[in-house]
Amino acid sequence: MPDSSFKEIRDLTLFSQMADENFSALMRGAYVQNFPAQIELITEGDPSDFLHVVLSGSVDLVSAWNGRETSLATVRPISTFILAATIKDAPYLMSARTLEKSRIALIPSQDVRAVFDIDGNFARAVVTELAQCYRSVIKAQKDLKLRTSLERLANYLLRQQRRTGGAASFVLDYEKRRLASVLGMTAENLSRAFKGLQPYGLEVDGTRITITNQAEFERFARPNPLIDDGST
Amino acid sequence: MPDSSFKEIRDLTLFSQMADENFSALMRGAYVQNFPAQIELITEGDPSDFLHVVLSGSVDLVSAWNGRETSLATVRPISTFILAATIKDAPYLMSARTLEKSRIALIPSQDVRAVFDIDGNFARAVVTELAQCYRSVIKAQKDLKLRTSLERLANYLLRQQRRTGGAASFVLDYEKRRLASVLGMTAENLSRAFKGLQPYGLEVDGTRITITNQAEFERFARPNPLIDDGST
DNA sequence: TTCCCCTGTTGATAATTGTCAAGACTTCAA
DNA sequence: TTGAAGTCTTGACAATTATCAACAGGGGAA
Repeated sequence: MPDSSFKEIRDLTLFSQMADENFSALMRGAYVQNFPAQIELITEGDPSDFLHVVLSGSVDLVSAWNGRETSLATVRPISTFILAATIKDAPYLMSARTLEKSRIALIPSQDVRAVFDIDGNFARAVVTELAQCYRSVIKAQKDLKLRTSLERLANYLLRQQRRTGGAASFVLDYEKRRLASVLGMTAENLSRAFKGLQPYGLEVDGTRITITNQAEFERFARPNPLIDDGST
Repeated sequence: MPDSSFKEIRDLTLFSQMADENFSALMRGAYVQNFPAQIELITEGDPSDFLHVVLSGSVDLVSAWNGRETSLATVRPISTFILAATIKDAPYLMSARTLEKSRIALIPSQDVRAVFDIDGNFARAVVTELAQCYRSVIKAQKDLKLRTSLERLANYLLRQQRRTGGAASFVLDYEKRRLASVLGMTAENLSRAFKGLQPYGLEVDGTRITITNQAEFERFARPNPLIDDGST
């Protein structure tokens, strides 16, 4: 594995506190690979052989049932995915698919579990990461169960606005079709939802979004830190 | 704290592998309390002062937004709840309310975090527990996003059937109004959903459920281990 | 350029789900 | 027993969301 990737991974909070020798042990069996867009990296139901780290590009986590498919999360650099499956040595619950050309590090799951058993710092870092993931999914669950699709879209836009710096005008980082899937609605419905938000101070031009009336828009969306704050 | 409660907690996988002295340290600040039904034990948004352990009775985890409320999980003995908030020292994402008269142990969160930092076995047990919780929520998310309310109910009934031993006839352990909330639908809709499942081999008499045509019912429900299996 | 493919949009319609109001049926206590 | 409060069910209706079909517009490739 090239040194640069090594360092990027080492700097992740998940790996930054562990002993040097244990990190080396992890990296010994790991390798980095470049994947083109639209490649299925893992398939739900398969045994979890590797912990994945997205170094560049982006990866969509999706699940399918009975002919339907939904997008559950998008992983962007630099972060890991399917940590829980790796730790539990259980099958993947989601499939992972590159959205664009991506550089991915693969760390053998059995090495992760072995180091996890002997390195307390690593174990604690894993806990922090998992607790974070758990709380994120709980928030997503609340978003889905407590809000209509219009409200979900409005709050998503406010979150995206904050992520991109807070300006009134910003750009979506999703293809609309995938955004619809993330928000739990159809593409057609998303298109109508964008229109439905215009009376509350929203302008849409392709992927460029402008909130023309922030106060009015927030009055409709009613963002809530216990659902919409990414950090806690 | 009475010895019996002490032992019940010690036997939880979360606490069973930790050092005696650390467990004692945890228990020193802990106490057990009896609560009547319908008492709000914690409120979402509050700081997480205690890790809770349900020793008897049952507790509903709910969340509210904009005048709506939804039930996210039910905790039954013997298990803990709001572990993630305790570990992260972050606000509760859900409120907890007793469903019936319940005996609850409260362990100060700061003690949990302190022991977590010095006891590797405990840290690893926490990881296992959190990974389990995380995967459960992911499954719930898939259930919600990929299935209609009729399908969710059908698969819930199959899960409940398995939990209660697998007989064709079994009893619901939820009040129907709460079941509706858990399944993400209204009580009225649940009532109609029960009727809608009758053509597929279901009989309902109050809280007693009978699956009269298991094959046909499963053909409709299409249960999937990656959504419906509780263990993995 | 022209064609093709893809994304996104729109309209018409259907299916699903929620809301409101009313009534049936328990349960429990006076 | 009676009444009161609760859950559950039902019907009528409205809102939300999905489905299907069609079409506009924007790249790319030949």
